Amino acid sequence: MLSRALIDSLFDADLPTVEQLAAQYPPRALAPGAKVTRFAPSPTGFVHIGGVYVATIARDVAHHTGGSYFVRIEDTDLARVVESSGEQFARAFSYFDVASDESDADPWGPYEQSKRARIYESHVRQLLYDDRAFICFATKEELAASTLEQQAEKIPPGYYGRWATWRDATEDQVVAALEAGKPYVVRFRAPEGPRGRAAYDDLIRGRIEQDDNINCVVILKTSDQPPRLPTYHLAHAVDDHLMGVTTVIRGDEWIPSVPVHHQLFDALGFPHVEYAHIAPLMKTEGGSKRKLSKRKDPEASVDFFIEAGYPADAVKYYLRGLANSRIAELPIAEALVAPIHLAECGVAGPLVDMAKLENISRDVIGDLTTAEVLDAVRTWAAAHDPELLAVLDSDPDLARRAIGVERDVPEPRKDLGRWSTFREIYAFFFPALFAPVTDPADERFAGLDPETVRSVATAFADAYTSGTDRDVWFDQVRTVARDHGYAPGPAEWKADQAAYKGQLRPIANVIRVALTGSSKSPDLFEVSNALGDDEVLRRLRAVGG
RNA sequence: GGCCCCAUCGUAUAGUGGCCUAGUACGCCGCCCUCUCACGGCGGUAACGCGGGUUCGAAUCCCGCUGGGGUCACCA
Repeated sequence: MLSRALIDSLFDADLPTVEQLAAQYPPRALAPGAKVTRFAPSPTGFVHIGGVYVATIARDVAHHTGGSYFVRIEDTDLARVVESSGEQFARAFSYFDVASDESDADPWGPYEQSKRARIYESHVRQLLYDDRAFICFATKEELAASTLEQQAEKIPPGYYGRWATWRDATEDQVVAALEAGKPYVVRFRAPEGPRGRAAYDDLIRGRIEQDDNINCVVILKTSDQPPRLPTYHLAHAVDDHLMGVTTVIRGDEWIPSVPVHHQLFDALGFPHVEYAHIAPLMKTEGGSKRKLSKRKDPEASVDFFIEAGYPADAVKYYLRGLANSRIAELPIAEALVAPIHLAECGVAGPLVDMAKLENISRDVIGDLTTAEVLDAVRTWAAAHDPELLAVLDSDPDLARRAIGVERDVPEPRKDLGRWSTFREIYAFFFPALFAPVTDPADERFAGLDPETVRSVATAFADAYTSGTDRDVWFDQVRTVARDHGYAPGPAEWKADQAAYKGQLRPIANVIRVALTGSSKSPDLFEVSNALGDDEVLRRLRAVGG
């Protein structure tokens, strides 16, 4: 056991004591059953969609129990911190509605771990006083050699037993190493003796039993470059206790660390927190499943969803449904506010199903009004397609008419699943984005002879009148068809095929292609009304001459 | 390798010993509607990983196997 003087020489003299800190962070006044949860991302790049998934669950649990939810940035690995993360985080949190309830103005802050360095140091010092931690000068090479030996002996790798070389070092040995200027870390003193078993009750999985921890994990990183920051294990215990977290909701990769965390809480004199370990979002690769990876999978990034323009509600609905399948059966408005119950969370990692998301997204967009869609498209385009925004804003009335086609009706057209597809689906409405079809031999006319194509377009244009009735409008197409020897409708065609040169279909297709540039389009009557007479005629004449 | 978690249609799941000849949603296929494509309606395809138990009875409970995932860092 090291002397108090030696321990004190390692820390700032005016470091607060753990008692002072405890007084500074009083317990929260919580109603019975209220849970305090947090989302603790690492700012090492983009936010992972799995992070948003866990955050959604954490926030919901806090809110529906009348507690509080906060975001704490885990930036203890300075080398890996990506500067732009802050901005990206803010965007993602607000888009997906998982922004923190709390801020540095609240008494439990600060909410960035790099700003809490002294808090951790104070607790490390206390652990050293209590002989629940020790100074370790082992080098990377020595550690690697131990691991090799352990592998050869087929026993668990780690810093324990006879490999815990600094665990029982004398004060003289420590002083000598210190004077030699060797860098050190602080390690937790894990229980010795025969390895026991540890158990706890997970809020999602129930009782989990495993081997207890015997590894003297590092709790404070190397002394060779300030600031001295803690590892996750120590930061978790100190922060979640001091910040009043009741329920830690995190990825299930943490399950094997629970015994260490319990030992740390105990050594620190903190009551345990509840744990809920969430199964990770997966994807398939070559027939097998794996965790969605930040590095390999573009769709792991929340920016992927934002750039593709999936409405936030669609993503939230999908994620909530993944968390609690009961919620997936609910209409969206209810699903967005239905409480997520931890006990109902799945235990196996779900595959993210983009087809399902797309379908949800179509429904969500289908329920939007014309004004809402225009607003959302403009917002998306402002960030991701400035040219589209300019086109929309150059003729707002046209934009409204175009978006309004087959919308604001009981069974709206659901052809829009994400804002990034707006351009290809709606481009033909906008003269700036549309190249009129001029060649009557164009392949889009599906083989109809050019003379007939030209004649149909001209005849239709010559007699064209817009109107307010769909059937009256379409009768103009039937008339042109009949005049050209084609059936005016499927019924006539079926009744007497010999009387006609062909069906109505290719004739209608001439008008459709002329107006929209495609043989697939929304209702032609509505399209022509949105376009306006001048534009309709301009497009017909382009083909008809 | 040690330890942990998991296992129902292609996907997400319902199912907590009889209501299961296994339900729902997405996908896929077909039909209807129809000027095209969608939408919508109707119908269909398709699953309890394997082997042992327990029980009158098992998708449901137990054991083993197999398979998948995770973890054993001064990353979180």
